[in-house]
Amino acid sequence: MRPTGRVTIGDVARSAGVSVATVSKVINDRYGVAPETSARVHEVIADLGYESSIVARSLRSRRTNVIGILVAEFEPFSTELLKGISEAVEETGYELLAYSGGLRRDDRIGWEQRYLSRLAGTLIDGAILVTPTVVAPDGSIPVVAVDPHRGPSGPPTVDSDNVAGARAATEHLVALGHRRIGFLGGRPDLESARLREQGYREALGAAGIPVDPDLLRVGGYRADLADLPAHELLSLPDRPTAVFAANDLSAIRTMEVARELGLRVPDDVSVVGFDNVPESALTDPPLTTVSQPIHRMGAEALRMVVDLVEGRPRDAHLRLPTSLVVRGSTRAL
Amino acid sequence: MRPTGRVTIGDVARSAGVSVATVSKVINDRYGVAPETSARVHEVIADLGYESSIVARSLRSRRTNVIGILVAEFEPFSTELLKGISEAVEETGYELLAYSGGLRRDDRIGWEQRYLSRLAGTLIDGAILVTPTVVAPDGSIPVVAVDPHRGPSGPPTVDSDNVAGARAATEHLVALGHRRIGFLGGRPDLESARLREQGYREALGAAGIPVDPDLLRVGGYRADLADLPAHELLSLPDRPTAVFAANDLSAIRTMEVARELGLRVPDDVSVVGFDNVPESALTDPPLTTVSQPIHRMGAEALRMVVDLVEGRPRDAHLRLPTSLVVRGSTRAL
DNA sequence: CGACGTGTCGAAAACGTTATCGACAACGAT
DNA sequence: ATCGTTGTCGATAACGTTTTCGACACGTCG
Repeated sequence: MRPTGRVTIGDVARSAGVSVATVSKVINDRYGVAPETSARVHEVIADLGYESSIVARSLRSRRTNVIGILVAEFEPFSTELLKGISEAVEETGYELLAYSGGLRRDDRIGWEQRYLSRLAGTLIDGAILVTPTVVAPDGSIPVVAVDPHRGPSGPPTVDSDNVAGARAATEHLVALGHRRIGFLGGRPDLESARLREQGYREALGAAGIPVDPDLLRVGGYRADLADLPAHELLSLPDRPTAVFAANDLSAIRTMEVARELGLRVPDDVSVVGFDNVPESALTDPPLTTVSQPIHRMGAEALRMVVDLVEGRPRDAHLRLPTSLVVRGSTRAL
Repeated sequence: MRPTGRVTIGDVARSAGVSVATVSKVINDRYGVAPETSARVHEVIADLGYESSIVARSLRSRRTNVIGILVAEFEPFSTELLKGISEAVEETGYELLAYSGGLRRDDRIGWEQRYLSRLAGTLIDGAILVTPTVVAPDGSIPVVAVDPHRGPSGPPTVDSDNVAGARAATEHLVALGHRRIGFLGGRPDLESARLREQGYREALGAAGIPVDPDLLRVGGYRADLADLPAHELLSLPDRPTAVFAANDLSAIRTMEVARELGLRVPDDVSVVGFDNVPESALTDPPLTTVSQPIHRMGAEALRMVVDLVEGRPRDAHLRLPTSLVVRGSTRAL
């Protein structure tokens, strides 16, 4: 009489000769069960290797002690964040559940709402949304957004100083003597992409270099979406001598495209990225990039959401500093 | 009458003037509902932004279309694997749920059993266990183990050729003229750690170099656990001129320890790692290491578990090749 | 005109757990 | 003796779904 291998609380109850209710009390050590009974039940639990089903438990009671990380895809930025979150969770007693649906290309928008409705209220007590495009936290559970679509407004937020980082990257190229500097943008629906472009423009403006619209291309923070604009940029009649890509994945692809076109990096074209994911050091030459403190961002986001879950008020927004990491993909003109 | 923000199937039913059962049928488009009714329900669903709760759904029905990745901790190896899995999942229509409890130091053993009982049967249709220590897949759901505690036996498995990789690493050091080569081991309960030590021994044997037990230390694949043995190794009166660490995290810590002790890498001591996680290229100098095809391992593990879930038979074990990546942390004696 | 299929729907049970509340016994105080 | 108190336990109702099955209203066929 056990179709599935699962051992339920009912099995334990039967085997221990008590009711399901009593077993439940023992597990959550609620008041009102005799020490001997408790001992016996514990014994049976160990014997049968019973472990309560998160699903059933969370369906019934609101608290689950699980924090959800909702992410469109496990790419380098998300996974770096995950590492930071994972480090920070150890002290808290919470568990982590990173969720990613198999998204089709077209419904990459609004996924955070769907995931949230699917998991919130049941299964998770709070959520960290990574690069969400829609805000509208419908109040069901506490939510912290990392790198959200519209800067610090709406839900609590952790991000980094995108403008300053982008400015530093562009100034670095300017200081190397570059004047035709291409910009390969990020996801247009993300605030960070907008801010990085802003930093780029500011730096050019400060250096007295006019912005050539022809050198502005829009990517999408993903390698495949960076491919075409990178090609366009590097095939221009009056080719830019440097490209600032809005994130590392785009920058890495840009370097690949350059090689395909017979261009050497950094001799023929300099490339700068943004994020400083570990992969950026693996390239040949290693990528010059803007470092975001991704681990810290994850850790802070976790602390934030835990505080909110436990009813402690928090400052709504946290912005961490960025810094330029000069490696081998840039060179003086 | 909505204490939580959650909109349930009941709300939809009421709002559409039909029964819950009908709504359920519409959602899962079962046969037996009039087109007009279906249209009306769909409208209400869109209106209210309803999304069915995974928890409740999976509690009732066996299938969830979710694959679980069970991991003790999100460290570089797991997250690289996750990327590979994530890439492979897109074609399949499954969703991913990476789960990691906040494990205390002491109960790092047997976690896979507990996680499995907690999630299996409900919530996930199949699971990928990353570096599990205990086998015993109690038949509840299909399970694939990556880098398991006891090589290819028991549950289906994906791993890489640890012996050949370790031999290549050690031979590389031997070829550079090193004869006193330390070995900083991995988690003793993992087959991969045993095999990497075996490869080390084989290479030394083939080169006619006796194995000095004093140069064999046991770590645990984690930076903190590598700290002490690395110190011991590098503080030996007759210090080894090279260290082969059983994974990159240990190797990276070994380089840090060397620096603390005033030793230069690779001038005073060469260091080789294992895994080739992206972080290994970030170090100064960049780490020479054995490359495992981690992304491919993840992708293959996913395909394997999906096949098993859908009832297609699979070869039980898959072993992928390794290769040496020579970077800057090794030098001729 | 009765029998029977067909299409459409809802009532109700089930999944595994937790929470509430009443039942019951034992016991000390009045 | 009676009454309340305390300690222990179990029935039972939820939680939000899916699934089974029967009810009902039509047509259609003999």
